[in-house]
Amino acid sequence: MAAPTPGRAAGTSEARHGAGTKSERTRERIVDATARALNARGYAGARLSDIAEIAEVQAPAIYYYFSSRDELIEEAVSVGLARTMELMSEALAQVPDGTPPMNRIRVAVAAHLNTLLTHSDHAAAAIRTVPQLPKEMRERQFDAQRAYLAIWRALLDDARTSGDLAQDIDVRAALMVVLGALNWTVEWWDPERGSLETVITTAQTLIEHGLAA
Amino acid sequence: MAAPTPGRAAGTSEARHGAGTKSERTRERIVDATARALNARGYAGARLSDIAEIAEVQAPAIYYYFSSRDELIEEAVSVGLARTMELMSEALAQVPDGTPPMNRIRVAVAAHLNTLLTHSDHAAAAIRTVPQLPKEMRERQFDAQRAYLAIWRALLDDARTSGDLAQDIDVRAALMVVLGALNWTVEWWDPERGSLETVITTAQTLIEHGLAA
Amino acid sequence: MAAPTPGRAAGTSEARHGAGTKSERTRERIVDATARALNARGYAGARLSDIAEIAEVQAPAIYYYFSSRDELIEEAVSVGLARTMELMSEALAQVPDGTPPMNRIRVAVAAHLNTLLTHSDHAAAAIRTVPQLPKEMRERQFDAQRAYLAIWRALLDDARTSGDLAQDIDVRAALMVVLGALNWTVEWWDPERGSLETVITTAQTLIEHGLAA
Amino acid sequence: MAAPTPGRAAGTSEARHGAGTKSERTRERIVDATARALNARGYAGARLSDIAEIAEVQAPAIYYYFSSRDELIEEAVSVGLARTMELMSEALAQVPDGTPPMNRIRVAVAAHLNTLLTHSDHAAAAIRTVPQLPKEMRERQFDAQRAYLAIWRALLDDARTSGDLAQDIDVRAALMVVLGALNWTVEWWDPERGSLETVITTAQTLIEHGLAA
DNA sequence: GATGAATGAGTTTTCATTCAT
DNA sequence: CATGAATGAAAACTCATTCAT
Repeated sequence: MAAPTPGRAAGTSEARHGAGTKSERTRERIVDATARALNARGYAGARLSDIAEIAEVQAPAIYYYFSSRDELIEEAVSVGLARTMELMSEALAQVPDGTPPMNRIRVAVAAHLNTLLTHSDHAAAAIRTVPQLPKEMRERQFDAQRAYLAIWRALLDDARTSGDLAQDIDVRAALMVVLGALNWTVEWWDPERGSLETVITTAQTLIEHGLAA
Repeated sequence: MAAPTPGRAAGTSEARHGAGTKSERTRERIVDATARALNARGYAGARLSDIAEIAEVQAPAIYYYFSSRDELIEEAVSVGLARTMELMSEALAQVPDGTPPMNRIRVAVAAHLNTLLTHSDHAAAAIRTVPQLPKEMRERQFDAQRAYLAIWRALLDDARTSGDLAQDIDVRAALMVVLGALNWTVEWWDPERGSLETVITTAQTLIEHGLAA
Repeated sequence: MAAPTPGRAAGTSEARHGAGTKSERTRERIVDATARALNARGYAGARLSDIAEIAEVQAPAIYYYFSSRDELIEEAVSVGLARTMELMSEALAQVPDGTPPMNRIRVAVAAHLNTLLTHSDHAAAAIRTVPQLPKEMRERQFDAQRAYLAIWRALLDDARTSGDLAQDIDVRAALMVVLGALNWTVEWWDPERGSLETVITTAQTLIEHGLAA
Repeated sequence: MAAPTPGRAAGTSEARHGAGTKSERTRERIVDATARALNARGYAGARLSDIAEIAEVQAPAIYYYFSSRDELIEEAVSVGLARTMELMSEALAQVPDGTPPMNRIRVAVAAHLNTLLTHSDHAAAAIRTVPQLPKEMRERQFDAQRAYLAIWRALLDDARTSGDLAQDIDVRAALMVVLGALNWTVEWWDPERGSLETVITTAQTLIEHGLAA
């Protein structure tokens, strides 16, 4: 009765590379397809038949792994949030101790944009879809979102403490403005019209100068 | 069969104030309701029955004014883009000649945020919905979008010409980053948790410093 | 949102004869068709497409009147119970005061069989379907059932009081045995193989002699 | 492809006591589970997944023993009819020669109720499900039913011949009324609200007096 | 013997749309 | 102008059944 595949490691690197049993790989294809469909059409527009087609299964096969469309979508979103968090943590973990706050923010900007624009549909799906989700579902993702925001918040708070942040800036508002600048890139960035490098550098420059004292 | 009121002045101030015949007012209620529904549920999720309920009409009544759901949605989006453009033009027209480019950009930031966050659901609906629209429809809104982008582009180009813009910044990318920061406010700004003033000031500061040489 | 047709007189004689607006008549056709389908295939087997076909509408039309299959089925069952009750009450009301209990029981037997076998599919549907209904639905019909049983119970109690009922009989068990004898007729009686008269007379004789002191 | 265990002794005492290989016992669990499911939900409502769950196997395992759902259901029904017949025969066989017809009828009443209410879900399933079966399947069970009816018919005919049966009673109708009274007990008898003894005695009294001259 | 995985054929349900009034 | 009534197309979901292992 319950969904199978107990030990699937959602969001781990291994899972991402198609390891595991055939069943795990099918399940993963379905979740990936869901992220793609959410990106293309949003919460209400992502049809099971679209998802099935992308995942190369028949639509009812989805019900072998998930008990409803909403459960599937929630999983895709939740994996996306987890992956975003994970990649950000990895990126920040590699920054040497003692790195000044503004430099760490530059790293975070690059990590966020990398995740969003190249590493996975999941991250983009999660970020863009969350606002459209039914209330109950959205609330269930709240903690994950808050945890991610907390990382950013800590970065800005450090900058403020060290005096690198302009005094007259409201940290909360600034944070949302910065994340907006980054998140919106999904809507317009086209790899064929400009390099990812350019986007990242531009964003880093704008944000660093924008925040600086 | 065809829509009856060809000469309605979409987006003009008069229409906005509920003037005109009963028919015109009903039509307007429907378009407003559509914008609300698009904001709440996105393109695919905005049902005619939702729209009808918000507009306080029966769903088939919509067909008296529009020949299909898509036509209605396109109108709502198009009104939103027009209104955004209109308010921006008005705001910039009031800026005295000779105002330095960066100050004009501050005015534009305030105008954009005002439109988006308080003046109408239409602007928000337009901006958030466009990326979800079916390709053909989206393309039909292209010119309006481009015209709006051109205004912003001119502001940045002026700043570059006058040397107020940092040399190492890619204007196109910077513009999209800036607009992203502004547009994303719709997703998070809650009038009860922070004043519009704070949002506007924060955005202005960040953007001005971010862009400045 | 709610089901329409506020004033439909469920189960009244007028409604049965197709009076009322077109809408009322369609609604009634659907309920009638549901009773027929329930008789033919039981709760789980009665498909909306069957019902629609019998009612001569398209299946989605059903949703104009009922918000789900279960709601429709519950209405059909509930109408059936109401009609059974109604016809029984009418029959007993016509019995002159002072009629001995056993004679009143004969009248009840005839009324029950008439309702079940000729007057309406609803009564048969209700009686046969109730045991198959999902628990919640069944419980909601409990009161109606109990009220009907109470009528019978009163008849038997009168017989006991007047000394017409055999002393060694358990009233509750006897009642159920009697009703079983009557209800089961639906499963076997074929108008072409024996007259309704015969069934009624046989049942009356058996029951009267069976119960008598 | 075909069912594997041709020579299983359906309905024999040995089979009932779980003798035989593991395979035979699994098969039996499945048939028992089917009877239970048929009782609970009727022909259309008894899902293979329900049956599998009750039998504690996975649904596809059923196909090792039966080639289709219908074949399984038919077997369960047919076992039920056979068991009913068997128990009735045994009961009547034990009645001494020369026992008066009415007494033999009392024995039959007790045997029928015993089978139905305590000895097996199969008998109840068979009796209640037969009317819901698809026509072809029902017809295939016809002979078994007729054979059982014939036993009862003979009992009543004997009573008529010996003059113990009321003259004005139609034997066919009376038989069906009697069986209805008995069969319907399944729908209402609750071991916690009244003893089986009471049901049997009440039924015997009613039926004997009801039929008697 | 039995199961995990999957599918095809249907089922209920939703929704934009039509149309007579 | 507007609505009550209805429908066609497509959506989510269910379920018996298959099949490789």
